[in-house]
Amino acid sequence: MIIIISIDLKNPKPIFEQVRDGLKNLIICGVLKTDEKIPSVRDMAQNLAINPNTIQKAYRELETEGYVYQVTGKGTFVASIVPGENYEKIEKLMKEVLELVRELIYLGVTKEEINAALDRL
Amino acid sequence: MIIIISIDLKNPKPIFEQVRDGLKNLIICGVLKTDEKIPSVRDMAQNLAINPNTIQKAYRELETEGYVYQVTGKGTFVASIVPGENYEKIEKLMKEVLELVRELIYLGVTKEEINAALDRL
DNA sequence: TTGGGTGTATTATGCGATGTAGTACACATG
DNA sequence: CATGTGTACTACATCGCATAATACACCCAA
Repeated sequence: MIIIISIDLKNPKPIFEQVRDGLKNLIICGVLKTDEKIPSVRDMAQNLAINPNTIQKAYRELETEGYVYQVTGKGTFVASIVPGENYEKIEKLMKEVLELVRELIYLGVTKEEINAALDRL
Repeated sequence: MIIIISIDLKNPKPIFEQVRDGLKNLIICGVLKTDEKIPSVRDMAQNLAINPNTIQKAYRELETEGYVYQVTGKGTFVASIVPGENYEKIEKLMKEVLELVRELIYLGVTKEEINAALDRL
């Protein structure tokens, strides 16, 4: 299984963050499912033409955030969500959302337009 | 007028971004109003115990984003919003919001809870 | 048992962004 | 003219990012 993630070397966003967030999105959107194996550090590095250490850093952060788990000798797999285990993360994300929404409102966007966009998810 | 912004030197977020976002929030929340003068680069630098160049960088970005305007010899002032002039910025912000909301939903938060939080704004 | 694939760790190096420091210039205002 | 403003530039130190190379421990199938 080859996973394709778009990496933009001109993007000021660090590569390991692009890899991390790219995989996170695939997990969130359901493309990658619980306990599914994702490419090894070396395979992913070769496919993206990136240093293995950089991939390793991305994987490590995903593990710290609870999105994957790594097993020495076997590989890296998608983790399952543990309900009620993410209060801090949820609080942090909610805070970010509210800050962005405040800015949108300042720019003239109405709450109704924002709600409509959310419903379309 | 002295403006207080919390700066955390241990925060990995660059100082100039903390200053930029701190001022942006004050503008968005209405604490600072259109055409109001904000402290000079040197004053702000002295108040926060930060190098003037760093403050200058924050002010410059705020000007680029359209939140303030700078007049040589006079000072820096809060800009007025130009309706219909911010489509790109709105699109970008909306995209970020949707991505965060998708992650919240993945973590088990319901749309209803998110909508409720937005209404409280 | 052995070899290849896995995660993990370490050291070294180059590069760019960040932040500081100092200096200088042009403009506005009293 | 003196002061305060934004602006510009150079120089320097530090840190994070990314690469490169190497090594070790583990799992599993041949």
